[in-house]
Amino acid sequence: METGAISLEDVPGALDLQATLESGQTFRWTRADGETYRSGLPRGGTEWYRGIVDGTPVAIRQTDAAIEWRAPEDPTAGLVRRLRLDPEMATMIGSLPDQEPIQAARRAFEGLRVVAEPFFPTLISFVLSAQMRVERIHDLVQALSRRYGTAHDLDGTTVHGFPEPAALAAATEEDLRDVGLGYRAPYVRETAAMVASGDRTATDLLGLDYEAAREAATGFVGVGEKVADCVLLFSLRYAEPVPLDTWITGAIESHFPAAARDTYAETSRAIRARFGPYPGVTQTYVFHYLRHREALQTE
DNA sequence: CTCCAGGGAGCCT
DNA sequence: AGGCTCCATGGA
Repeated sequence: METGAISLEDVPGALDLQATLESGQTFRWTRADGETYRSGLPRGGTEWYRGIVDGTPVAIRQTDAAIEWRAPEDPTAGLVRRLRLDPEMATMIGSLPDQEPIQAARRAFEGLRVVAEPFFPTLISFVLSAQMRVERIHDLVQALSRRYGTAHDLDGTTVHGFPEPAALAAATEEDLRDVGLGYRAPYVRETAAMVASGDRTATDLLGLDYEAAREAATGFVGVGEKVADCVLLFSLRYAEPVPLDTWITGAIESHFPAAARDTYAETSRAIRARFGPYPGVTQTYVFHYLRHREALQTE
């Protein structure tokens, strides 16, 4: 086991590791205290998070001056990619529109970065997300990983990787329902089979213009426009997607009523025109802020 | 008890 | 294309 640190002096822009890992972009990091998503926002928390980076188990935490890590080998390169510790992300955060509640979100969570997670785990995670609370998506992703993923040891603790496509494709619908997926079980199985067989994969999306990529992504079972936006934003590094979920739809009604339209595609265009040069980053800040604004006010 | 959650598929017009 | 209805499950 090696230990090390990434100095925050080497990270362009601010970093809020907790906000980044607990804002519903990725469901594959688990806080060592077991309270991921569940204890409100103990701001500035420095708990360890366990996850898998490039196939190896990693524990990370943020301190005043660094991201500390424990892993079998140096995970720095993978972390920089996954957590977007690059200067471009700093630029994007610096370009948030000067309007409310966007600036309130920036003030509260500056350092929240939009992640770049691997494609398949993100795809399945957001297929699961339909009509489910953020906390429960995390629980189900962990349950799937424990049952179908590879087990790794990290300091005596078992960390499970997300299942390979073939592993989920081989599961029966009944097995997946037993895990708790409900009506999403066949969606997960069929989409995993498409990826496992190569019938439809990330390479079919990369290189396409944003709207064409979103349309193509809906070819997966259980993936509509909203889930497609999440996958393009949190995995494939598209800057445009503004996933129109219940929270953002509510924000449009109360803060950007002029952007409301009858269809997803038209509302998407209208809100993107108001969310600055990197609409997906704006959306991620607003989503996280709206979900925690009450807790912030009671501090 | 009812209501709702980071929606989507299937079917209807 | 746009509008229903149904879909599991757990927490408030």
